[in-house]
Amino acid sequence: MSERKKRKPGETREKLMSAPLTLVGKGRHFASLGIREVTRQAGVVPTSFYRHFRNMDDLGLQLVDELGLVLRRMMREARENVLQADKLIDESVGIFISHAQANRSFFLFMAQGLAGESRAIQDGIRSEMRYFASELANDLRRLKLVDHLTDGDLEMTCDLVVRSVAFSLTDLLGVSTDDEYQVEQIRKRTTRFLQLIFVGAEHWDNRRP
Amino acid sequence: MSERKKRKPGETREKLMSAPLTLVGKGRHFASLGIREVTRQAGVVPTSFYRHFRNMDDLGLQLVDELGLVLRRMMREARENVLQADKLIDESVGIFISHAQANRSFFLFMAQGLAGESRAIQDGIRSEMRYFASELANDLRRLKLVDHLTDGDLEMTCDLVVRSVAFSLTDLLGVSTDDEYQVEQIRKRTTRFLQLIFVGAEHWDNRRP
DNA sequence: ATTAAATGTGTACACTTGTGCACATGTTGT
DNA sequence: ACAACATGTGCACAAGTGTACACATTTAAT
Repeated sequence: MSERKKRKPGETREKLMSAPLTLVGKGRHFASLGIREVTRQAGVVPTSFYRHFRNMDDLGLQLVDELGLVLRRMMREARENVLQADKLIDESVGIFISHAQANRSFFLFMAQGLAGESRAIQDGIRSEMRYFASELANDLRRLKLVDHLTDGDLEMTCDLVVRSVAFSLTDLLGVSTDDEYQVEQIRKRTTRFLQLIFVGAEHWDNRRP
Repeated sequence: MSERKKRKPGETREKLMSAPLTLVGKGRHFASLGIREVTRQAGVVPTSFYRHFRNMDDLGLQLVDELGLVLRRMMREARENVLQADKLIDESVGIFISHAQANRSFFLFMAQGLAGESRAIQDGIRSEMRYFASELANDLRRLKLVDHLTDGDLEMTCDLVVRSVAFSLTDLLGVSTDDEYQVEQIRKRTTRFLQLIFVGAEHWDNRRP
């Protein structure tokens, strides 16, 4: 009687993970999604959901983990492509923008989760951002670009950088991917933000006698 | 038969406006609120909702307008209290934090709306932030604190300032109001962010030959 | 090959949801 | 005072929701 479709092991799980991303990509908010809606989008019967997740928050948390992977890929690519120090900002912003566009739904989920309804997801994303910032600090140290800053001040600077970029992200996600003019505007503005911050960092220790 | 409670004119409307704020303050996300839930919280029958709003987005938009008032009050207080230029940042951050705590739900709504589900609300909040940034630019000009910056560069700087503060907001809303230690940490960090940005602004024109 | 666990399906049920309609009650303008 | 309007109430209904249960099928372990 039951016509069970053949699936690879873990396939349903994958579908259930990407279904919310698809819906978020279509303009929905993660907090407003229900189990039924997600399973419908995944082409799976509602009860299947409970085989893999306890509730929507649980699914969200696992999405945050995947988000971590996406961010790490982005960092790696940035490290490989930044050859001269003077192009560092331009290159990095470019890479960031292309990743944000390639993984639009993922970053939408991230932006939503930052002020989302589940505290656990919020903390997860925040923690990913902190990790990102501290990796950035390591890289800058390694490249000998910021000798004159305290560890604490360097962390602080990188934190500000990451936050600024994250905010630009929400600008970027608001415009259509192929609206090249707008995207270019955002790219320029983000670049200038970072330049401003780094100019501040260069002259920072003057202020702390 | 119908036992209509006596209300002041506009009272139901007020209740319907503050009900979502109350719920948001309790940890819910605006995008996940329904008409019935809101009317229940407001102590009003569901159909009453339609006498004042077309749907939840409509209500949200009107909340954004009120948010504008809150922000303006905050700006005014900041203008009145910032006496010496060297205390400008400290004072402003302090005022910002106390307002954020006094209107917690409002600012939660704002943080949620930035990546919310209604594009109109998103744009509304974004527009409030731009206005705030440009007012800040005016003030800085008037106080003769930034003679050496282009209008465009000053706007950019203020934009970055507002964004950084807005991001700190989400930190602040994540901790309990009476966790004085955490609040103090956030205050210090935000202050340092702004100091860093302004140091950058001071030395900015060096970069643009 | 047999068993146990993991995974998928279908049905069921008690609730909640948005919203249309008719009516009651208040408020305002003439 | 009366009419026109604004606002609040109760009821109804179809649709959607989360989740429990029993059962079927696949996969893994013995």
